Amino acid sequence: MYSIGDLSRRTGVKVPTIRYYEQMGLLQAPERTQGNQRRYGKSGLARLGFIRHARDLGFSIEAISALIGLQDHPDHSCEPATSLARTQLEDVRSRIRRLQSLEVELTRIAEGCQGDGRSSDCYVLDSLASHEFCTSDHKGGAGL
Amino acid sequence: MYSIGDLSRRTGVKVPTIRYYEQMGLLQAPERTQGNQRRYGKSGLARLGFIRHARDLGFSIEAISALIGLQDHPDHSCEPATSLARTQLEDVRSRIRRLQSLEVELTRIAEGCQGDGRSSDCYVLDSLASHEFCTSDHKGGAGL
DNA sequence: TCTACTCTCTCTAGTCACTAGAGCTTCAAG
DNA sequence: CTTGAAGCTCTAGTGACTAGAGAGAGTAGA
Repeated sequence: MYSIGDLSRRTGVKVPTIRYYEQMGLLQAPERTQGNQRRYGKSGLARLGFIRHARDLGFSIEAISALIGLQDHPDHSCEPATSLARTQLEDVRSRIRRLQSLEVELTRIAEGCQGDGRSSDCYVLDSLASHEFCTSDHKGGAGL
Repeated sequence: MYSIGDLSRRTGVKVPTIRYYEQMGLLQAPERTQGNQRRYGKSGLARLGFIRHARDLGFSIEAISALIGLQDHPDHSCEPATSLARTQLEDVRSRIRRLQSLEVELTRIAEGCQGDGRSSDCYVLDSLASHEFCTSDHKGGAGL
């Protein structure tokens, strides 16, 4: 039996975050001691490991909920799981593309000025004030 | 003179977001009509364009505040602006690296299963349940 | 001038995935 | 039996918005 702190040390997930996952329904409410403290078994540890890994891969809590639902009904097709993974992959790829275009512009901006002038003619500030020098289109909000 | 809606259409920033920027101190409170509606001049439009561009580039509200402070004191060195841009660039580059390692793993996961099995032996779910098959280390939370 | 309609106002609350803190109780080692 | 770490619940805060309610203001056409 593991305490919440044991689980935290073994998975690297912080204690309040574990409680939060329970509240969100990702983690089943475990047994309690007489003094009302949580006690987890192997399956709690495994599930938290699953959640941790999926979060590291950028899956949302909602998506993880869906994946857990699939685990709990192993008689169903796993097509939805694969589909979630593909969606996630597409998302990651589009973030990479957007970030790479930001990288290009930021490099141009950061290297344009050596930081030795006055800010009245600073290249960084000028570049931010106008979009016209941008070589690529990086618009669309930086929800990266 | 522009209404808040005019500003919104010209910059692509939503109306409530403009009010939010004002509340956060990024945008000076503009004149008002007798009926208490905001009316902006050219400088308000320009500043909002600056904010928009910087946000697109991933600068935080706090960083933008600092940049605006520099614009308003053009007699100071622009070194801090360059330094902010470099920090931002470093951040973008590290996000790209992390996302690329996620991409590798997600590709492996998404292609491992054709989605035609039962979820009891789904490769996606197995992969998420364990970290042992990962070729790279993508730990550290997906604050991407 | 009246009407109709869109725009704008303030205010509160919700989003996501946590994180921090207060104030209390329980557990385990010595 | 004492002490100190670890646990409990609850509330509120983070960042950068977004949504909605309910009211007032501005404007184009009749």
